[in-house]
Amino acid sequence: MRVDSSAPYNHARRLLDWYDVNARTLPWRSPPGTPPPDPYRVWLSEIMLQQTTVASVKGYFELFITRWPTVAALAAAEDADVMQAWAGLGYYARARNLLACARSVVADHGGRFPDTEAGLRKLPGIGPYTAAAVAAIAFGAHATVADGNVERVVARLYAVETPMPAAKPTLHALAAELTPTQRCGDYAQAMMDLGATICTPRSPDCPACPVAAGCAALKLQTPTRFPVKAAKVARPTRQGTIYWLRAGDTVLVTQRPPRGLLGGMRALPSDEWATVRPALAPPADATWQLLPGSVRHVFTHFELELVVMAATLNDGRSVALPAGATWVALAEIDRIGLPTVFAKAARHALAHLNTDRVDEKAA
DNA sequence: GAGTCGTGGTC
DNA sequence: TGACCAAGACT
Repeated sequence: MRVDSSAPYNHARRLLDWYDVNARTLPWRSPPGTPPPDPYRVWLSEIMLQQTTVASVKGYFELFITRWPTVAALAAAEDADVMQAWAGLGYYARARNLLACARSVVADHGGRFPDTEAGLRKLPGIGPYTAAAVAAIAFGAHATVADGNVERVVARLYAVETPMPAAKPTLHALAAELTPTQRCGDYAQAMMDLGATICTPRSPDCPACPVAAGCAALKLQTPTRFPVKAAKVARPTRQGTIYWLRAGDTVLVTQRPPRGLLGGMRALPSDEWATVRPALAPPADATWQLLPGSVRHVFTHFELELVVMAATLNDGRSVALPAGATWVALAEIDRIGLPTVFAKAARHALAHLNTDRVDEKAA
């Protein structure tokens, strides 16, 4: 094996030797030194892994691969089926882009993924990181992968004092210098495994690190100080109302607008979520009851406090429904792909409206 | 460049 | 318990 011997302490060689022994076994991965996996599997896993933990992704990856074994099968899937299968994984724009990308690969590229960074970068949902990762891991291209793990490892190796995210261009340039010309896919995965298992954010295991001898942050005895982070901003609280409308054994379920927060997902009827609670009309003329307590949910950039109003209709067919709204059997409410915030609201409503079922759910 | 976009786990 | 964090992309 030939690697860049000019890098500090033969960085790439040490890292690849470590990876040969310590690589994690993952459903979308082939063992070190073996032929790369199907590009479809690499791409699917990389999309799912964006800002999402390995533990969360595993089940979804197996489910998707079993249900849609090829990019052509996924491209032919119904939008609603894919969105429902993605429910709970978060960042739902990824699911929309996943379908758009699969259909573009089939329609514009003969069913095969482009094998270069530039070609992959043009596809929906594939940014700089994912393009480099698929190019390197699936096609062995000489691409530099720079995700959060790599940024942390490099920031520590060089003790970069510039705060994030301003340091990103510097860190990516340093990462490119370290990248070897051989075994690029294994190297990319080795850097991410190192960041995920050794060079972790809070308690790095420096004695076990294969490149500790070349680490400036360790030499300074302050590895966790890097990467330096900018001052954080407070997260505002927004408020809203969920409308739990029963008719017989069914409840009214709506659909979110195609873009934006929770875009395209199934939902419960709700008003706008603003910093001041708005006074909007409920979705039906009925006797509404404010349920005691509230539901709290934290998003990336705001915290949401929901109250739930409940009403029961004698005949759901007598109501003019909003566009996209449907009646869903209560027994099905947990299986229709509700984002977690709405699943919480549904549990809240059920807990206050039916004491018997509270005991069943607790059992 | 700064905001937007989910969720579950950890300490 | 709350803040932080996880294989980013898009606008």
